[in-house]
Amino acid sequence: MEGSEKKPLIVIAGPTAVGKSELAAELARRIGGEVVSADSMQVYRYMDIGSAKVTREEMLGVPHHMIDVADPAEAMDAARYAAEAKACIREIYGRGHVPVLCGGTGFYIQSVIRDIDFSEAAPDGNYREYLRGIAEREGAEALHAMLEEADPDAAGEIHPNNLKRVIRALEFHRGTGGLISRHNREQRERESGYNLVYFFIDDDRDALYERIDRRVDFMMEEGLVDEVAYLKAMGLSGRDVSMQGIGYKEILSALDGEIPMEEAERLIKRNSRRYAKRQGTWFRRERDAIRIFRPDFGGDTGRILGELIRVTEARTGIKAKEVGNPYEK
RNA sequence: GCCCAGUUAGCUCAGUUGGUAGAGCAGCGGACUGAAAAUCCGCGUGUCUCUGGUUCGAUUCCGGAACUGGGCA
Repeated sequence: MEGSEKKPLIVIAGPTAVGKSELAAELARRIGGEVVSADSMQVYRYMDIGSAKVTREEMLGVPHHMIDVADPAEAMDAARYAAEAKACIREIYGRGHVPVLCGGTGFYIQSVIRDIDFSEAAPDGNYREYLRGIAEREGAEALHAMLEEADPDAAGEIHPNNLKRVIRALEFHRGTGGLISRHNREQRERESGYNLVYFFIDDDRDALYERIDRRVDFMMEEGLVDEVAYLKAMGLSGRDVSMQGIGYKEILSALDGEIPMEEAERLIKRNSRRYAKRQGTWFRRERDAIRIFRPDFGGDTGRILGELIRVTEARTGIKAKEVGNPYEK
C-alpha cells in the first residue's frame, strides 16, 4: 500500500501514571489534533477520580473523545469501543484535524489501529452462563476438554484455568462454526490502515511506582471514597464491569465492611503497580511502538514533548505550531 | 561502662541435632484479538552481619568485633 495515502494517527500509550494525558493534550495542541481516549474506565460517567480522568483545565482547550460515553451500569467492550472510537477518528479527519489516541488499554488501542474484525460471534450471555455452570460443577478441565474437541489449536493455546478465554473460544465456535484460533491468527497479520506514529511512554520502575503511590494518595484526598459510595448508592456492585476497575473494587469492598479502608488503599496501590507492569508487558511487544524512556530525557516533560513533535513531523509531514510551550522559560 | 536478647530474601520471620536455607507479604517474567484497570500462566530473587578458631566441611559450635533492642548503672 502507498504510505502516502494513509492518514496520520498518533498514539500515546504507556502504563498508568506515566504522564500520557498531559503529553497527549500538549501534542494535540501543537499539531492541531484532537485526543481520543483509549481507556477502559474513563469511558464511564461518574467515575472521575478513580479513573484519573483528565480535568477540563488539563485538556488545554483540546477536544477529548471517548470519555463519559457509557453508563457505569453498561458493559463497555473492545468491539463497541473500537466502533465508536473509529467513528470519532473519521469525524476528526473530517474537520481536518489529527487524531491523537491516548490511553493505557492496549487491547482497545490494538482494536482501533489494526482494525480488528469483531463482526462475527457476538457474546451470548445465556451460553456463557451455561458454560460457567459446567465449569463449576465438573471443573475447568471439563470445559477445556470441550474446547479440545471443538478447536484443538485454541485448546493448546489457552490454559484450562483461563475460564474467560475458554468460554469465549467455545462461544466463537458455537456462533460462527469457525475456529477462534484461526481467526486470531488472521487478525494478528493485519497491518494498520493508518500512517501510525505509536509512542510507548515508559519510565524507570521505581519512579513509576512512586508516582502511582502519590496518585492514589491524591485520589483519596480528592474524595474517591465518596465517589464510590455514590456509585454504590446508584445500585452498582462488584458484578458490574465498571466496578472491577482498580480503586473501585477495593473501596467497594471496604464500604461493604469486608476489609478496613486502610487495607483498601494499600491494595489499590499494589494492584495499580501490578497493572502498570502488565501494561509494560503489552506495549513492549507491540511491533510498531516507539519506546520513549523518560530517564533518557532527564524525565523532563518539555523535552519529551519535543521528541514526540520531532518524530511526528518526520513521519507525517505535519508541522507543529509554535503556540508557546509552558515548559519553556 | 556492665548484663541479657537479636542480626537469615526488599519487609516480618522460621530453620538447619554441622553437609551452603524456606514461609507470608512485597517483587519479577510472560500470555492476551467482543469482560482487558479483566482473566490466566510461570519464577525464590540470598556474602545466612563481619572476623578468627574447631572441623573433611561452619549460616549452624566456640572466641572476638560491629550494629539494633531491652535491663542495670
